[in-house]
Amino acid sequence: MPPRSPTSHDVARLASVSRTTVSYVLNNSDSGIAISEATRQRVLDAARDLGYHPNAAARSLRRQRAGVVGLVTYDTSNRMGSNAFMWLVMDGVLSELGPTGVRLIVEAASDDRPDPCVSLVREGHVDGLIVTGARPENTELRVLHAEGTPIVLWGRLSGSDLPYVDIDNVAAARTAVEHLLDLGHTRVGCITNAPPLTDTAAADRLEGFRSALESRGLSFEESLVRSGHFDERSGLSAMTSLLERPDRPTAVFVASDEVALGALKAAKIAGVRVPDDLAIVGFDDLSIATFVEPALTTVRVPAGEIGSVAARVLLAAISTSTSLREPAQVLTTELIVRDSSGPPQRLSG
Amino acid sequence: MPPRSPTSHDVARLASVSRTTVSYVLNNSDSGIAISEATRQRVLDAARDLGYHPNAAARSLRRQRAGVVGLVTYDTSNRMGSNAFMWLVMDGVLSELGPTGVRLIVEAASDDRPDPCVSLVREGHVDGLIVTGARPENTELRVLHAEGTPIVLWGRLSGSDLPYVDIDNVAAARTAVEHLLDLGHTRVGCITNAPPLTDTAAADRLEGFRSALESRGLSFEESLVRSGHFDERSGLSAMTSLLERPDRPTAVFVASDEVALGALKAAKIAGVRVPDDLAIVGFDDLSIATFVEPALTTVRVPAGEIGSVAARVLLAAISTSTSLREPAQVLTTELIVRDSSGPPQRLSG
DNA sequence: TTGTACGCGTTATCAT
DNA sequence: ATGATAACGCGTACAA
Repeated sequence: MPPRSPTSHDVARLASVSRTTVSYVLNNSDSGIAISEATRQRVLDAARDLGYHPNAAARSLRRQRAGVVGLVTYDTSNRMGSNAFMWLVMDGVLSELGPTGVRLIVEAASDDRPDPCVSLVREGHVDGLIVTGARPENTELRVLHAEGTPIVLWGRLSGSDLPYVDIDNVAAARTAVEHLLDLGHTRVGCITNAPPLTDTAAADRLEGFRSALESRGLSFEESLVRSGHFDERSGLSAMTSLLERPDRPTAVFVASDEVALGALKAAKIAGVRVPDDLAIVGFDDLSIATFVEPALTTVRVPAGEIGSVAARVLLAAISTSTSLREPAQVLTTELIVRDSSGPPQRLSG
Repeated sequence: MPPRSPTSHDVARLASVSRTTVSYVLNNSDSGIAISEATRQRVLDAARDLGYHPNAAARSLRRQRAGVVGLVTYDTSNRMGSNAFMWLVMDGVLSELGPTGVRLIVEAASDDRPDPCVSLVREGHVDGLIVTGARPENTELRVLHAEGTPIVLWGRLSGSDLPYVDIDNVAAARTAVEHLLDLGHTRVGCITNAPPLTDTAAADRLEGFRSALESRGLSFEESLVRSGHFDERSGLSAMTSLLERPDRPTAVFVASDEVALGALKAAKIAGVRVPDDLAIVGFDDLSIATFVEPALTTVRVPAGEIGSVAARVLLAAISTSTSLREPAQVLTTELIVRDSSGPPQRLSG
């Protein structure tokens, strides 16, 4: 029923030239050969009239290049859907890819399926990968990279030399916690964004928390630490648990805005006022941080930029085709002080 | 450097059979032919040993099928990043696609680039499309569909017969507003999720608002309507503007949770208590709706299901290859009453 | 300046 | 039950 898409052959016939000429004209081949302006125009017109679009599969087969990159996430424990941040990153990737015409295949790894990175690359579906949520046990990534596949990680992968785009989680967390300490807090709790044992960023943020305390001569107390799981609900229960302690903290560093919103809710439920009775600092600066009450003090992470930088690095690696050891790209963060953090209320004295 | 991926030819050689046999074995060809179990196993072993993955481009060229579908959004005015809902839909799409092995190319239309739907389809990059944010002026969609390209819309496209997955926006909005009217409100405002003139869903929700009022004998007042733009900020300014009215509403229907959060903030800033002085009902039931204070009464929209149903319908259309006029899929919504809506405060008398 | 011919890796048809 | 062969559509070295 659909009258079969026109091929370069059809264009050639209509323009009364050979397929070679069509190809040269359409690809602007600068390879020494010259095409008369007249034929050039005839070819262009014919292509336009026929609505010709070169077939992607054929072109990719011939060129040995797909013109597609993959965005793969290994974050499957938590549903992707809950991760607002990921979306912003993808937005950045798309905005960088758009002008180049390179397409984006998005895939989520799953335990009951073959590793998408492997199949995407081995099948020649993509020319390179942007990978998030990679963990040390994803050894295939190293193999692919060693073979020359361009790969860029979002977030560091400890013990690998894969190129990555990231922020300095330790420093950012330290700055956030120092802000609390500067306000005069001495009992500061921490709710991670994820269990630190499974997530590099979570581990680093916890390390920043610890480091800030110790730089001020305060001791790190395990009992003031809880694990969040990327969502509000986990923040609610973690904060509730912290508030139940007799010597509860006067401030808490929550390593994710989404988790922090749950913490905020827990405080409301417990009748604990923020920031008077409890100071809260989040992490990410999602747009909602501005709009909750009180507005959330948080660490701004350039989500979109992470995506666009990752895409830029990847495209460069693909086009130079040299497995050029791109140095890590560490983007800057910024503490945004809003209303959820203030000095501790002096109850005694 | 990378030692060139093994081809079916390599597998054939290693297994001492022809490429034909390899193909039969690997594709489980049930086409009448039988392969001796011995050779079958030899082929399988060879493929495994070589780490053979069939080349996607070659397969697609030969099969005239890409094994890829596209997810295209025309929502470019507002950055995709702000649309948390879209992410949930994509999650649903991916979860449906995953087990089938069909890949997903994600793209956003842009004014300064050729329509992604056209190029994706014409280049044979995808076998079908899931499209969001389609507007009547995207006439190419109709052309593609008429030619037999499987297409599923998320959201209705007025004046077209394209298959779509949607909710009943009119009815859902009507239910939400009736909830406010049932509580005793008589002056009810409305903040749309987007300018209704450009967005079918926004227009429908506004229509539901109007319809609810009129069914109770209340008049629709243009002056109590504001337009949101998908984000919190627009909700803040819209609500502020409504609150400045001398005869301000005692309740407001906000056709998007994100916009509603801005409205909530505006109320806080203005010193207007929710729900005592102002009842608010949102739309979407994003996870954050539970965690703001007060928790937001809203309309639950099955975001993930929208995605998975769209994918399912699309896959069916692709595999039956009949341009089978799939009837529209209308998913159900549900009003979730939380704390942001209550009866009006009787100030006078 | 243009046309001819081959190959990219697969799958499907047809003999054997 | 298996193997040779053509074709999918394009890009390019080479010949004219």
